[in-house]
Amino acid sequence: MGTALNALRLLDYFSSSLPEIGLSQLAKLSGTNKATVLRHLRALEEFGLIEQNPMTKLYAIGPASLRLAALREIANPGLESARRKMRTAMLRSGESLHLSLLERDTLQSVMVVETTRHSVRVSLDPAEVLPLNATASGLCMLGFGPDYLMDAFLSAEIMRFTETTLTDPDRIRDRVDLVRQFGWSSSDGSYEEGVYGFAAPIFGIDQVAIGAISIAVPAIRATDAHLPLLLRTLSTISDELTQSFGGQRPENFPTEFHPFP
Amino acid sequence: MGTALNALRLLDYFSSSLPEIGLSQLAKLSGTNKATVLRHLRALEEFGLIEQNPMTKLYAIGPASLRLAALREIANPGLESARRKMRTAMLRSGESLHLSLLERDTLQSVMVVETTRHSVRVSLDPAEVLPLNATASGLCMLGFGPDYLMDAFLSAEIMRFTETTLTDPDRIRDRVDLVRQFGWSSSDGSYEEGVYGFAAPIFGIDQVAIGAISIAVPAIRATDAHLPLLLRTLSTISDELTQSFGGQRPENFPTEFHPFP
DNA sequence: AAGATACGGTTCAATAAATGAACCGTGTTT
DNA sequence: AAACACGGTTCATTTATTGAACCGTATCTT
Repeated sequence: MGTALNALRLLDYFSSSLPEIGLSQLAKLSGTNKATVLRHLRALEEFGLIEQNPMTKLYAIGPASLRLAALREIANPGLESARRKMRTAMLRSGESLHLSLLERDTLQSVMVVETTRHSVRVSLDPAEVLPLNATASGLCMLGFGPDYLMDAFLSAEIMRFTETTLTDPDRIRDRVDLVRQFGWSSSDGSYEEGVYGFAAPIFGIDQVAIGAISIAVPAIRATDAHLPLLLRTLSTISDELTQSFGGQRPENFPTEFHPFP
Repeated sequence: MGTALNALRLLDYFSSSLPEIGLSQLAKLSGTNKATVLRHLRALEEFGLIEQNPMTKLYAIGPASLRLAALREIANPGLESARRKMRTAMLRSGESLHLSLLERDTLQSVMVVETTRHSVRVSLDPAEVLPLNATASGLCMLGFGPDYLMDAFLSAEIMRFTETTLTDPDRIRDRVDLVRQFGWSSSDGSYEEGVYGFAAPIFGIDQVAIGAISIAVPAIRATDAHLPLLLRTLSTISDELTQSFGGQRPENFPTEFHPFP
């Protein structure tokens, strides 16, 4: 049931670390017969969502993605303006910004604005799935996203990335409670060593978070002295983005962010 | 044959002028049964390529397009750098720039950089299919694109948009010969009244054009005095973009552009 | 150099999924 | 109040999808 969906799901195996995939490899990854995979790829290719490098025979995401993204920008403007807002926030805070949006039950990274102020910076991957337990943005979504998200997350396998990754469901819940209370979340190298993150939610029209905006800071600059500026920046841009996406903050959401006690 | 493709084709009915479509309307547009359309939409929605506005029940392009576009940018960088190059070309020429890429046998508009210099400007649609006979970019593709393109184009219905649209196959062929000779093409309000276009090809690795870069000028500024600057800009950026997309110009391609006699 | 392996792609009978006419309930227009 | 159009559902009929086995070729191993 759902041939079209099965075909589309093939696209999910392409990632920033694996941007090009061969036929057999994709068949293996997806656990589907080669013939089927080939048929799906051909369909996707005809539409332009996949293209095959004629030299290497490898498949990659095709140009139709660009057209669709441009089209979405028309129906749902805000992403281009989000980039501008992120840039001013980057200039203000001096750090890299990172926008992620919730798709079903996964948090997808969609836009990165890297800092131009420091040579030691966090260089983020512009298109990946963010683990909800290990990133500041993820914790934010667990706290302010749709209710089903926490259950969906806990029912799947919880991944560990570094020493400090939160994997215990109870500790995750405690942490998320804290996030709900303060309005922002943080991560201390729990996804990648040496990368500290600070995130705040972006709300939709129903006051449920549709995504998160985060500031990524290398460990050297994750100091108490730097924090107030980061939090001010975060508070401002999360509010701006919420408005720009046509959403609204819940009434009890903190108007300014304070450091954790 | 090709359920997945049939589902994907539904996406083609979304356009900048019709960014949101209802179920029945889409069934009518696509000439398919409502039940089938609904099933396809559900599949696309589950993947995130479609999203439904819960209030209006209308369907629109979903957020997965953004993720795929970001992914493509990784496998096939150049588009973000293209935007920068287009911006400098915009500042240099003072006019709006427009990048289009060939997908199968249609020319898709993928990026627009509007001028910030003039208040009378051409405001282009960032996501549409460009007619090959009526736009400068289209004529360029006919001249320098894959061989099959001209035949494919002439075997379909030739559309007329304005008084000056070329519709006679012989006249189109003559015009394309001229384009091949000079390396650039132009359009004189043949797509939209009052909009003049100048375009040059972007070549792929096999010296066949994969797209075109065009400058759009309102009739007031389409003067002989302005033309040399436009052509210089066009020559430069088409060369830059060809390189940036990893392609190369044919040996006999003119190194600089001259006005038509 | 020979054998083994892995690759992209094809074939075709078995099978499972897609399809569309008719239908339902609801809200809007005439 | 009658007619209409909308989004969505049902279910028997039909049609396309599926996967095991296979082919030819390129690459790696012994």
